[in-house]
Amino acid sequence: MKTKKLRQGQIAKILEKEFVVTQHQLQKLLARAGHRVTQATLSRDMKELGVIYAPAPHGPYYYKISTVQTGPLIQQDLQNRFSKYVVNISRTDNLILIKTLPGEASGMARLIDELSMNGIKQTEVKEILGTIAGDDTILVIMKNKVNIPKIIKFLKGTTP
Amino acid sequence: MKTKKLRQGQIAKILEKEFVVTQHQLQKLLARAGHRVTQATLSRDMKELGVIYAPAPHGPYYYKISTVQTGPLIQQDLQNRFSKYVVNISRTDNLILIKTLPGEASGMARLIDELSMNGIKQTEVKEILGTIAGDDTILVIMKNKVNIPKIIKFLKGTTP
DNA sequence: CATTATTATGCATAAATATACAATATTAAC
DNA sequence: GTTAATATTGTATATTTATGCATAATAATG
Repeated sequence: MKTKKLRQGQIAKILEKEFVVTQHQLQKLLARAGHRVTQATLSRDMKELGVIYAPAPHGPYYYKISTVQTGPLIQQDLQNRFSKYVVNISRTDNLILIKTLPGEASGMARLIDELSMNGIKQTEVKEILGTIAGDDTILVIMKNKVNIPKIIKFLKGTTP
Repeated sequence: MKTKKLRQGQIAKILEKEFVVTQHQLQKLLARAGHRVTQATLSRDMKELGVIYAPAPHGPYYYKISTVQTGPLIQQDLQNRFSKYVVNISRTDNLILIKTLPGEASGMARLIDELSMNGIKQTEVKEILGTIAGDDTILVIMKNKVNIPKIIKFLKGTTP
């Protein structure tokens, strides 16, 4: 059903430009673009599109296309890269040293950070204090050394 | 009035751990932590805290502490850094070359990108195609050269 | 202190969003 | 094609969130 995809694309486009505060407002804007649907449909579209509802500083909540991936997708991406780009993993005390192919380290580190900050229900990654990355090396600093094996398994995707 | 600050701190802490889907749920969790308030108060707190309401992939919407700054704050930050760290600005055609103090370039470039992607109602930054940064140089690529002076003014904060 | 100004909160309710269910449309299988 | 299975949407409504107004709590001022 292509109308749906088209409409959702249009919604994304609108939300990039306009300051949309309610689904009713969006409904009107959409109608102007030729898509005539009810609020109920928009409610469903929003969820599917991953649209977030965020407060403008000192302003009202408004709808906004999310640029940040949410938890599960990042995790998938990260584990995918692990299998492709990681050359070696070593550890001492509460540190994990991950050797990657050239240029991959900082991108992967960012994903790890993102996950540790935004990961929901992932107790593993909450144990990560932070990461530092060079060009082909990631240093992961843990809050506590006991959880290191669990984390390594998790990052590798052994525990899906 | 400290109870409010305390409560909001507690809210932030709860949202980091728990998957909170409604304000009622939060109300209960909060009560368990000793803060007894109505849903109305929570609604206000959420906005003040900048909590966003985001859909979990294939799951329901849930409340989530925002890690990404929203528009106006970024802009302020960026203009602040401009005044402190920018050494020189030059341009040719549709390119702007910004020379900064060592190490500042990539951070500032990220802010510019963030703004150009998430900026609401800021037509100026929408004209930015992208940025590339080294250690002390930012290259800003514009969609169109006619808007360059406007952008430069904007970044400098001359147009607040 | 007492008094005034400011901020925070609850109550009641308005406004907005999500959803169960029924009706339609779309796609797949034959 | 026809029929069965799946997906999309609207209607009506339940659920949830936001807010106007009144009150209480806190802070500022003399």
